[in-house]
Amino acid sequence: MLTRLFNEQSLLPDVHKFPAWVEDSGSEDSKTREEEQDGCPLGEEDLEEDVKGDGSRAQSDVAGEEEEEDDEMDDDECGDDADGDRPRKRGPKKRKMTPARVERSKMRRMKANARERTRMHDLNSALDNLRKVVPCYSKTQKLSKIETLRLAKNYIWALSEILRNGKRPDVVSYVQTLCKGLSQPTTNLVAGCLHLSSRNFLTEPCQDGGRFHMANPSFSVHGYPYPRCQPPSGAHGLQGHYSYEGPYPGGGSPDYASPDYEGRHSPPVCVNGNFSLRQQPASPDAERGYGYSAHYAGLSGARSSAVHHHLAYGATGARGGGGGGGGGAHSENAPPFHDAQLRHERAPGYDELNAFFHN
DNA sequence: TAGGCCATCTGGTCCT
DNA sequence: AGGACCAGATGGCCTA
Repeated sequence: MLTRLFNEQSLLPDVHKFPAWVEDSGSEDSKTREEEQDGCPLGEEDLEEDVKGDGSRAQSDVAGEEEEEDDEMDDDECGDDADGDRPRKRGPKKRKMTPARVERSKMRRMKANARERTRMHDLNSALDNLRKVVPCYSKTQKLSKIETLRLAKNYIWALSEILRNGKRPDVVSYVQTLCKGLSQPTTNLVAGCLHLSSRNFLTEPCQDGGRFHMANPSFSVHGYPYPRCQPPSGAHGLQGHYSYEGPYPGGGSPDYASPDYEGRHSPPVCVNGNFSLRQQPASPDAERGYGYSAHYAGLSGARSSAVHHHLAYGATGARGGGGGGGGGAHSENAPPFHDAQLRHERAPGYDELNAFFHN
């Protein structure tokens, strides 16, 4: 049924082949049209309308009855509807589309387009900022928009649960929470970031009353996995052991006080037994790939196996802090989401969470 | 090559 | 009237 509907829709006229100011889609849509779609178009746009538009409009124009604009328009709006008993449309009379009006209409449309572009760019900038504060940020393998939102939602939920329960969940349940509803590729990505095979939490029915058992008893959870890492190459594979005993970037580590630490974009729940707090640019490629403040020295290539787990909250970049948003290769046009914000204007619960992981 | 993702254009609607 | 927001349509790019 739906397929049929879609198929039928695909047969509809391609309204986008014509600029907005020359098109007049079906009669149903015309009820609130602005004056540029009035019933007495002039100039070349009229020809376009005739070419594309509904038959009644074309007939009306061809008949050369444009001057009786209002009456004609009302009739036209009825389209093929044969009943002429419909009450006339009220409201301001529609005016002719003089060339000047057409020009104005074009300008309005262009301005609206520009605004819409800006709006979408801002939205994308916000999404980029969101990507940086959810687990598994990778500049080279960006999460899609929808996956970013899903992961963010899961992440918020997971953190809320931590705060609510006041105890540290196991890694697998954390990952399971993070990956709820995510696509398989994103799940693999998250798993890779956590050095955890997606199989461990996707295929094992380890849920028990809302809690998850450790899928792998060899986990050593001394911290909490907050990944800010590039998924290791072959991330889908499960590496031998999982020791989440890494330092907690949220505080305490002397490295964070060092000038090299440029701040992070991510929340503090970061654990990884292997990562380094100091920036360790592993290769020029990696440098290129992460050309802004908080990033991973992790590698994108297969050669990264030895170092791909290393987190680097280092200062690459010259864009200290400000790079949150538009650092390096990024061309975000919105004001950057400053690291300072993340460091000093932490979300509610940050300190509790921080203290929690340091107890 | 199909499908996913994305940017852009566009018209409609609501609000100020 | 104009701007913000939204959703549909479309075409380009990328990847499996």
